[in-house]
Amino acid sequence: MTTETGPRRSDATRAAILEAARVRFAEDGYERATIRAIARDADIDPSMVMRYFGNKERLFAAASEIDLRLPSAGALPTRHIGAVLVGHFLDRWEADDVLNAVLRGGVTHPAGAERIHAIFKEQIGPVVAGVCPDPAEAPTRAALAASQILGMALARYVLKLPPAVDLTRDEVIAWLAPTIQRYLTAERPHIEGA
Amino acid sequence: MTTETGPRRSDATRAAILEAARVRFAEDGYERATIRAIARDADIDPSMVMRYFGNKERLFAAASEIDLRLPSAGALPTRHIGAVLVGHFLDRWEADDVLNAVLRGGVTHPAGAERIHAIFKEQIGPVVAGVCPDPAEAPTRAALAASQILGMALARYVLKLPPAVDLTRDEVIAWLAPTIQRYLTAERPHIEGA
DNA sequence: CAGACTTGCCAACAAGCGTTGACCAACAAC
DNA sequence: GTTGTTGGTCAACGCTTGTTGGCAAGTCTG
Repeated sequence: MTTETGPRRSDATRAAILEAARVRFAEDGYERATIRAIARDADIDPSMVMRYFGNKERLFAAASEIDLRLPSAGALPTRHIGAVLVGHFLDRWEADDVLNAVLRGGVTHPAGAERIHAIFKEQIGPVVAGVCPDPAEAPTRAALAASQILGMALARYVLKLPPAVDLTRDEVIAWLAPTIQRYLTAERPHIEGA
Repeated sequence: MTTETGPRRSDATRAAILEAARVRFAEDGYERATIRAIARDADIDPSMVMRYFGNKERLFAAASEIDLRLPSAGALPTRHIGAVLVGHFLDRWEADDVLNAVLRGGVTHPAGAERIHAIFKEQIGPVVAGVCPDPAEAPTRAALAASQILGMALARYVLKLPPAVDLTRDEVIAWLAPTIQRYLTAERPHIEGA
């Protein structure tokens, strides 16, 4: 017997809190995104946030939950995986505030860094393992690709460096795709002094 | 007549505060790096921090002051500028905590982002303008290079993604150098839909 | 209608923050 | 040796934070 729970009256409030939390975490980071500010944005009392989410850390965990919806490794055109991935992440980053909340939270709070580790391992790892030549190199190659994608997100959405902000979607793809493609599929470079 | 000011007795304290501040800002970001914690690390009273630096924001400004000491554009082997730059930044990042303090502060506090904008414009811009084919493209190309270098720093020193941490200096250079080289000196890629 | 549960607001708490000003000891100048 | 300046401590301020518990409506169930 499943615990049959119909939609409650409070679901709207819950959602409003989550949405406000995402915006605040994305824009201000963990510490400056105060529960009081989030509650004000959601037009409710701060104590409601506590009732629904227990404490601030659990609120962040809920607000930064995300499924990257990466295409499965099999369904990918390996030759153009770089362009596909860059485009996919750009879209996800601009669709809502979750990725931004995760990124800023990851730099601001230890729990946020943990969350990024988990996403990296559980969602990015497998996809990369499916496309790169030697599975043993997958974590390294995934980290390289992540460094470029996170770096562009940092410059564009967090630091807002003007030239990075001004790039169009197609320009970002055209520049970054070959980089990601190489990190994931090219043969290992010659390492100086190895 | 120059204001002749000999070395004061307080210079040691000043330096201790600055050093402690850099460590804390680098490890905890702007908000969590409290003046009290910094003072405790420097083994002095919190009020001394105020006396010497006025307030927290000015302390951060002083602690995150940095000269990247980038080689001037002329003195660079254009063919290998990618490798030189990556190596240079890796060294600077690991030599002390300033760059880490700047990076984490930039994500944590508006004043930090401003500081990064300034460094980008005043120190990175000119060097890139000296090596890239069309000066008009310099800001864009500089932003692309910055995205990769900042991204690697983020993954390696802030988020501490294991595979990024485990890379040796030479491995990072071997992987990233071609990317930076291309961003700075290769001809513009074909932009889809332009 | 009576009672139980849900949704919400209000007021308050303890703790931690940046910041201030009064006070003390050592040193320098005359 | 007194006097002013410098380097430093101490205790407190006003404020904000996360968090808690009590209380008033509203809503469902019988």
